[in-house]
Amino acid sequence: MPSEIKHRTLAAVVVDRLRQEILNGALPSGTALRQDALAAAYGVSRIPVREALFQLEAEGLLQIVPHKGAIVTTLSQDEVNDVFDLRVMLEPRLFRRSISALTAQDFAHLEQIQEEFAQAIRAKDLLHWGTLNAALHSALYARARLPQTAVIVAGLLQKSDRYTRVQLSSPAAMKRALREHAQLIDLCKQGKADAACELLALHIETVRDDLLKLLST
Amino acid sequence: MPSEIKHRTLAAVVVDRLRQEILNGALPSGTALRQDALAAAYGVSRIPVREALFQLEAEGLLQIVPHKGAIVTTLSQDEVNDVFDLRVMLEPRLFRRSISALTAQDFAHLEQIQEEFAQAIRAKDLLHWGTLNAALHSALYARARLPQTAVIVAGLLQKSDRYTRVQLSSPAAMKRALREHAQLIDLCKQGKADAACELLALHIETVRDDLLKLLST
DNA sequence: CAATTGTATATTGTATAAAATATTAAAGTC
DNA sequence: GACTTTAATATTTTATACAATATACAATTG
Repeated sequence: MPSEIKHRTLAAVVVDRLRQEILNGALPSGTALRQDALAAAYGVSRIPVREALFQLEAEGLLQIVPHKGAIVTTLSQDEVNDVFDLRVMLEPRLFRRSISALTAQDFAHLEQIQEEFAQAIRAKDLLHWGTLNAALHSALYARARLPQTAVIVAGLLQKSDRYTRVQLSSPAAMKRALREHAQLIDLCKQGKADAACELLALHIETVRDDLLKLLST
Repeated sequence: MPSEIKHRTLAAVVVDRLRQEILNGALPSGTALRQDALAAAYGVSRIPVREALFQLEAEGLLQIVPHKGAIVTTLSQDEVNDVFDLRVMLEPRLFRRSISALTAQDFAHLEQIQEEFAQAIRAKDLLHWGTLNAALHSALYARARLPQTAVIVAGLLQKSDRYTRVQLSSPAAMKRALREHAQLIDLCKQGKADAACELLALHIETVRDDLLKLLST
């Protein structure tokens, strides 16, 4: 098969680049985005920029006020709590429906993500930590066949990523996550669904507690 | 106070009108939307139409394929199940956090919606049933202070609306919903949070079962 | 001097037109 | 006759240009 030719639209490219910059923290909360500046920066006209802004607003990363402009949304502590509570409720549900249907190929994919995860830790590459974390969680739920829940959880993972990337980047936390992910995969392979779901809930709560500890200080 | 002057943008107007037509069933699942046709129909250029399409895609009402076009999404039975399961999980959580903080003003608002609800039934106005239903549920959760959950549930209510409006419009079901809503409000006023949440879960499951019964035949 | 109104500037919103891409149908080749 | 290739058409995507709106600040009025 020939290598996948990416013939994406400019608006989609701008969406990805802008999202990356927001998640990175390159565009911190509260930043005002001006359309012509973005257009000049990306070398496109304002039309694809506008369409990108609308999509990112729907993702919750921006707030657009008509005739005023777009600003990067701010993150409140209440929202952190809410996001993680939702994850604790929804992710085990996805996981349980997915576990029994995971294939050898799925496990290979999971191992591959784990490998990248370990490399990122060794290289102290904080930037990709959240992306890999979200990818691994999503891969665990790949066979759940709950499309609505999957979309919602993907959004929650992205939001979590944004919180953790800003506040939490300790190597200890990353290593613990790596270890717990490995345990989750092992329990999957052994078919121990109950134990796996329980550990998953605990895993999410652990990250939340770390984060809240940092936010409160 | 002077009457609120709505100075909304054309894109926002198109979003509302298109959403209305999709929820109504005027644009049934699978319909292909062409930009110039929509622009002509609404008397605007294609730019605000495009921006509206992007927003509606984010709401899950459309699927946009680059360079091909937008089509109204189709509703699978799996998705119905998923949406209602999510509602059963999330709405009681919102409700519980909201109940104790509901004000007299909130109750007045609820009664007003109930009144409109009853009028819609008498007038056999099926078109507004779903909107009123969503409005009443949202009003029950007005004081929950869980912003992320609130956004998600609002989306789920809209999706439910879309399913029920197409399939389910029996006067009997509408009257039962009216009665159960009244019971929910009563239990709120009496401060019986546990009983209210239990009834809410049952209420949602009842609607789901009615819907699934119709879909399976 | 305080408050308000008017004007200039910057920014967003929309229309029109040009470029890129996909679809369709016809023509040619094996 | 079945399959590619190629031109014609339709539709989407993007750029440019114009209109509408908001913001900042000066001018005016009481």
